[in-house]
Amino acid sequence: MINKIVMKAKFKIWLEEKGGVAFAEGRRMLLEAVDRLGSLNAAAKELGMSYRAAWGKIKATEKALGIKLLEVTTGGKGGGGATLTPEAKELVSKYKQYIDRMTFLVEGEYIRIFENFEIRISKSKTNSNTK
Amino acid sequence: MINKIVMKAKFKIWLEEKGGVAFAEGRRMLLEAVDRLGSLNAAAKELGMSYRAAWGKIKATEKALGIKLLEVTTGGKGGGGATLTPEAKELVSKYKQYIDRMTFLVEGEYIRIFENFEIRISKSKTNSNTK
DNA sequence: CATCGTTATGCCAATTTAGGCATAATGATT
DNA sequence: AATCATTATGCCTAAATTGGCATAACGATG
Repeated sequence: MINKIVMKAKFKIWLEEKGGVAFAEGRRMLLEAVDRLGSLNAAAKELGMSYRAAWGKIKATEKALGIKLLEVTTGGKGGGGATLTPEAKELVSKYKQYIDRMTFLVEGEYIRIFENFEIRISKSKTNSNTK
Repeated sequence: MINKIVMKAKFKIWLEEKGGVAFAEGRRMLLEAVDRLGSLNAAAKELGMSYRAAWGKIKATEKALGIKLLEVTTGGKGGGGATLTPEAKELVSKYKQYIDRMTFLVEGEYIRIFENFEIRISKSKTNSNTK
C-alpha cells in the first residue's frame, strides 16, 4: 500500500528587540486593519479579537521598539479613533515585503531540497500505524 | 537622545503533515544526538529533557509521517539502545540542509529590506517610554 | 452639560502546552 | 533466574500563554 506523504513546510518570522517579540504577522494584520478602518476597536472586531488583546499587542510593540505606532483621539462624534504614524506605516510596508519574499523562498527551497525525498519515502512500505 | 534599535529577525520552520507538526529543529537535534550516542535515553539527557518527552516527540513524528525513525533493542548489556533508520538519517540530513539555507536567506533578506529603516527610526526622537 | 463610542488598563479565568512521576516490559549477560 | 539499563506508555501537575470581564477617562457634538 502506497502511503503518500503530503508534507508541507510552514514558517513564522518575527522581529525581536532585546529578546522579546516586537513584531510579527498578527500585528501587521492588526495595523493594516487600523489603517483601513481608522479605529483600533473596529480593527480588533474585524480580526475576531477583543479590543483588550489588540491594544495589548500594540502597546507591547511600541514598548519593544520604542516608537509610537498609533496617533489616537478620544471623544467627539464617533468616540474617537486611531491612525498609523509614518513609522508604523513603513514598518507594516517593509514587513509585508519581507514576509512575501520569505514565503516565496521557503516554498521554493523546500521543493528543491525535499522533492525526491518524499517520492522515495512514499514508495517504500513502512510499518506506519502507531499500534 | 538617540534610541538605537537593534531589531533582529528570528524564524522557525517546521514540516507539517495533515495540519500537525511533523518535524522541526528540536526533533532534528534529538535524532542527531541519538545517532551519535546510540540511545534515546542518553540523547534526552544530553538535551536536558526527560526521556518521556523525547520519546513522545519521536512517536509523534513517526505517527505523522508514517515512517519508522528508530531501530530499537531492549535488554542485554547496557539495557538496549536505538539507532536511526535510513529514512530518519535522510530526513535529518535534508532538514539540516534546509534550515541552514533558510537561516542564510532570512538574515540576508532582512538586512536588504530593513537596513535603512532602522537607521531612520533610530535617529528620530521618539516618546519611547511606556509611561 | 449629558451623551456616546472610543481609547486605556488592571485583574482574573480559561485554555493550551510542556514537563515529569510512576510503572511495566524487554532480554542479553552473569 | 536475578540483574540492569534501556525502551514504552498512562496519567497527573505545573507553567505559560491567551482571552476576556469590568471600569475609568476622554472630549467633540448636540
